[in-house]
This record gives sequence, C-alpha cells and structure tokens, in this order.
Amino acid sequence: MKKTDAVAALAALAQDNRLDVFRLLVQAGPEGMSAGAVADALDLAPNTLTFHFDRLRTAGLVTVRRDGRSMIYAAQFEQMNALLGFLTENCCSGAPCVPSAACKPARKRAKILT
Amino acid sequence: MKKTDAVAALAALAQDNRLDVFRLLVQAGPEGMSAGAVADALDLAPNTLTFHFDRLRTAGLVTVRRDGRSMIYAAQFEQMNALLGFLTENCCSGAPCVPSAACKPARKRAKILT
DNA sequence: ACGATATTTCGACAAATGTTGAAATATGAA
DNA sequence: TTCATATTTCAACATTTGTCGAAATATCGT
Repeated sequence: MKKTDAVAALAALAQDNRLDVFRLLVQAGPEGMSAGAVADALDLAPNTLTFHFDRLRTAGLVTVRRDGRSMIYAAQFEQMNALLGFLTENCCSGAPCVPSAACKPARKRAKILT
Repeated sequence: MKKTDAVAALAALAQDNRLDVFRLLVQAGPEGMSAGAVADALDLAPNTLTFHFDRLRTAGLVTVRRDGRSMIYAAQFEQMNALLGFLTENCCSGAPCVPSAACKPARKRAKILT
C-alpha cells in the first residue's frame, strides 16, 4: 500500500461517525448491510450517511451494490489489512515485528446464530 | 484504547506531513530527534512543524523533552500499539485475528552500524 | 400511472485544518 | 549583556469537513 492510500484510509477512519459505520460494516461481514439499516443502527441522517459512505468508498474501505431499492455497503477487508500492514511496517522501522497482521471477517456466526 | 483515542490517533496520522514526521520519529527510535532535525529531513517550516507536533502529542503518539535549545520529539510506541490493537480488534468483529500486533522500536542497529 | 420507500444530490453553513510570515520566547556562547 | 540558534506563538488566510433541509432519483407494489 502506498503512503497516499494509507493517508486516505486513515482519514476515512478518523471520524467518529465514520469509524462507527465501518465497525458496523465489519461486524456485518462480507454480505454487508443496507444504508438504511446503518442509518437506523447509528441514528444518522440518510444524506449525512451518504457523505460518509462516499469517503469510505473513495478510501477503498467499502464497496456498494444495489439490492432492490436498497444500497448494500460492505467492508473491504483486504484494504483494511493493507492499512494494518502499512502501519505495522512503518511502526517497526521497516523491520516488521508482526509477520502477518491479517484481518478476516469473523467466522460467520451470523449465519448460524441468527 | 477508547474509541475517542483511536479517532484522535487516526486523525493525527491522517495527514501527509504528519505521517512523515511520525514515520521519521519511529525510525529514530525511543531516543527521538530534535525538531530542527525533523525540519531539515522533511523540509518543513519550523512553525508548521510545531503545529504538527502538537497534533501528534495531543494524540499521545509523541512525547517531547528539552535538550538545551532543542526540543527532542520521540514516538510513543505504546500508543501506536494501542491503536493497532484497537483496529485489529474492530477489524475482526471483536474476535481478534491477530493475537498480538505488537510494535517495538527496531532493534537498535543504529548504535552499532553508525 | 400512482404512491410509498430508499437513497442520493444539491446548496448552504459553521467549524476545523494546514500553511505562511512576523514577532516572541528560551537557551547557550562570547 | 549581547548575539546567534532553536522553537513556539500569534494572526491571518484559503481550503476542507461534517451536518442539515429540501428536492431529486430510483425501485417496488398496487
């Protein structure tokens, strides 16, 4: 990951509501979550939410797809991993102290428990 | 680490020059680096640099001490580790996928090789 | 086609951000 | 004390950011 991308990703996560959105999407897993569901969960105005989704999407941390009249947003785990990789590399003076700081979606317990 | 602190740390790192400053301080190790040395290395105006140091310091990512007429800034590895911990936790839906994403200063090769 | 639901677009706005130049402060050397 | 060095403080400024309300767009059900 390039420095530019890291700055973009960091900036995308460096905001209260946006960090909440991303965390929620991460918990939702790869299937994602509708914009409305996120709006309900976090009590955010739909247009405000669109603004934040755009930021996250531009930073590559989120993807969208349409499902009927809903827009389904999903966390991009790879990008988040890339960011963690960048941070750990740089945090350890180029000599990574953590072999693989991989981030996978939680084992889909949602499928089973819900 | 609390969400508030994470947002602060992310915001502190989410800026080109500031990320450069922090990376430089990380490479410098726990002994740190004078403000002037950082200014020279990154070609930043001293007052601009003070502004960025303040941000990093407020976020807990950096500490200062005076040495003669110089101010020595040093990276706070613990805080960076805390941030990485927060991110990996949340990135993995509360079930951390990486046991310990620890970040230590690079083994002080500077002492030997320079 | 019509109405309802879901989301985005647009225009506005206060607040925060990053940079600059000039002046102030602090330390050390002569 | 006086001068030079190192850094901070202050006041500006253009730009970006986050939020809001109102209107537009898209899809679905009838």
